[in-house]
Amino acid sequence: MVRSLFISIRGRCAPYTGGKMSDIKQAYHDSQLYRIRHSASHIMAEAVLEKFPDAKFAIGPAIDDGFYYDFDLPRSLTTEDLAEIEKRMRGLIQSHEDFKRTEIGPEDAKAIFRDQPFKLELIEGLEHGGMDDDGNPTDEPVPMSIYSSGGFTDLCAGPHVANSKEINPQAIKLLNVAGAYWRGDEKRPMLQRIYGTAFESKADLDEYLWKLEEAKKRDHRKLGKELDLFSSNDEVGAGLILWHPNGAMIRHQVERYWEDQHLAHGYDFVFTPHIGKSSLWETSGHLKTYKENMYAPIEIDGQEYYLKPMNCPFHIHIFKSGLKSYRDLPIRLAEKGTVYRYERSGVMHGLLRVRGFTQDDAHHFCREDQMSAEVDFVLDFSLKMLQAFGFKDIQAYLSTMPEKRVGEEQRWHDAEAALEDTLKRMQVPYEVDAGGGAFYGPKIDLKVKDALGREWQLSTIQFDFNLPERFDLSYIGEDGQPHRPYMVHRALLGSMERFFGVLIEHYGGAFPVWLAPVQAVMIPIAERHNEFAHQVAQELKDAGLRVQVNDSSDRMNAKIRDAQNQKIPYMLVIGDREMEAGAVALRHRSGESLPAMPVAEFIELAKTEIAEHI
RNA sequence: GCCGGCGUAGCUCAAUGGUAGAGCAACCGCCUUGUAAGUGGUAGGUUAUGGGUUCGAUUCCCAUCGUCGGCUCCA
Repeated sequence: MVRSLFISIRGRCAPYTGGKMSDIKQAYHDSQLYRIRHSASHIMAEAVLEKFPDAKFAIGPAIDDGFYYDFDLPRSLTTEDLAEIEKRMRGLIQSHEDFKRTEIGPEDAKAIFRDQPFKLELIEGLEHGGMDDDGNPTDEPVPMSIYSSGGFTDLCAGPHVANSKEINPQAIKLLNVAGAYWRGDEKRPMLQRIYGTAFESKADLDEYLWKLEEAKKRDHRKLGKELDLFSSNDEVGAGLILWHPNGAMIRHQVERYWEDQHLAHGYDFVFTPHIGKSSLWETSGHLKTYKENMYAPIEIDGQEYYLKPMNCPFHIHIFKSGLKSYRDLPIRLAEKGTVYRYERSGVMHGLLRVRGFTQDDAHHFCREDQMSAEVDFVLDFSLKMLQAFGFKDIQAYLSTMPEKRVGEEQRWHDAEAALEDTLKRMQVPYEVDAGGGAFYGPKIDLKVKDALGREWQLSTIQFDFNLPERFDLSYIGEDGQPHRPYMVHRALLGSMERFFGVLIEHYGGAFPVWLAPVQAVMIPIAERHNEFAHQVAQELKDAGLRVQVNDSSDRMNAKIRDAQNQKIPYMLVIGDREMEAGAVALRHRSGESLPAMPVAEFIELAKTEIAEHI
């Protein structure tokens, strides 16, 4: 989906970043491409200034895939405006403007930008100190500089190109205009942001635009409609997904695999209700810390019940339901638990962000001496699960102890060490987000790269030091005394909805045979072949395959086209020759076709591909 | 929630201040076919919903709902 292509690196204009960057980000920041984009953003600002002399300028950084600039303008921009601004940018670039850097003091800066309230605010911030990648202030004051090019001067540390002739006018493109809050704060003014991109060559730009087109073709919302996988509906409500038979079949196959794997890996399945009394959510702390995401209570017999936003409190009560011995641990309780969370109306997005979803949830309870092995186990299991769905490129993010937290410090350190040791041992590439953990425990998030190289967060493995305390969990140790267990919350696929959305885009709708809702379609050439086609179909069904017969009066070509559009893996063409030989001619959706083969041989071939998840 | 765009047949899209059309799909025929659309016909719409302006609104205005691009927030 397009959104992920625009994930911004979080650096603002360079002077404000006093913090550390990863090597990749640093390399990008030092590159010519970065200069080109950052300079293109200034050129765009210049074009906007010409068009709107009263424009107020906010910030305009280079980002991963291009650049943007935020403006406060007298009116809303239209797509025509964008085209015009883009055209003007080409002209400005071709006038070969120098980018001149000047270091200045705060007073001069304030004088230059006296009519630019956002710049003045930035200057005041800089007087007190810079800002790191996450926008947190740093102590050291930062030198200020301005860059001038043509008729535009901006408060900026650069770097920029020396002259606009370094920018290829044919390799820039303005993409869209969107609203954005000043400094990302919803309490502050809403500005207009123009997104654009720039590359060194036209070919690079074209490749990028091609990738955007490709992403559009794979958009799970589009494919969901075309392949009749799922829908949502005004009357049902926003963010509530209807799984159609095709989508439900895929989900069923995913769940079957998930269940088999969990049973084989020492999990116990549980089922829990969709609502729980308010006292449950008071004990768990959700009514204190999560209430804005929960739906209004339902009153039953004078008691308030809440729709569950999480499954943990229920699983915890299952753990608590009897005295646990140290011999019982680890306990792994798993459930595909459907939860409901209030999402603000503007944030819903297809299957990726919804209001009702089913997590592939589990909670592990273990002893201190088991913690390391348990973390090893769960990470290994996560990786296997994701790899089974064709995600080979997996990146981990380790989030550690934040300032505001619950739980003993020693427990935090032990848990973080366990998580990090495991990542090292398994040789999973990871980045550390220091202080980025939830208040209740450190965590590992796993992101996968899909077929287009886009990253998606699916798995999360989180320690929880909060709920065991709140619910006073314990087990009886070897010493006969109660001990507090460690608790790990994990979701491997994340949620069935989001996972399905990612899966659709990853495969571009061409699901591997084991997941495809219809695995093979029989294509009789003429009406006299229909009966035999149905016979073969029955044989295939008996062998456990999902098969359809296209016995419509369409011509064979139309039947093939239809099957191709539905991305059905196997097309089995049946004519006189096949009927004679008791065979099927196989055409794969890739376009490859094989000469007629006996039905039994096809079944073997299909079964092999299914078993190997091809 | 906020800023901006959009909402016409199952799908993809036209059109207009004077009550709507195409292609595909559907349905009924004809054709009986060898690897991505054979062919004729029929049917299908309170133009998202509710209000307002107007002699007249699907078109203009307002609200609601949904949706798209972002911001903010997240599985």
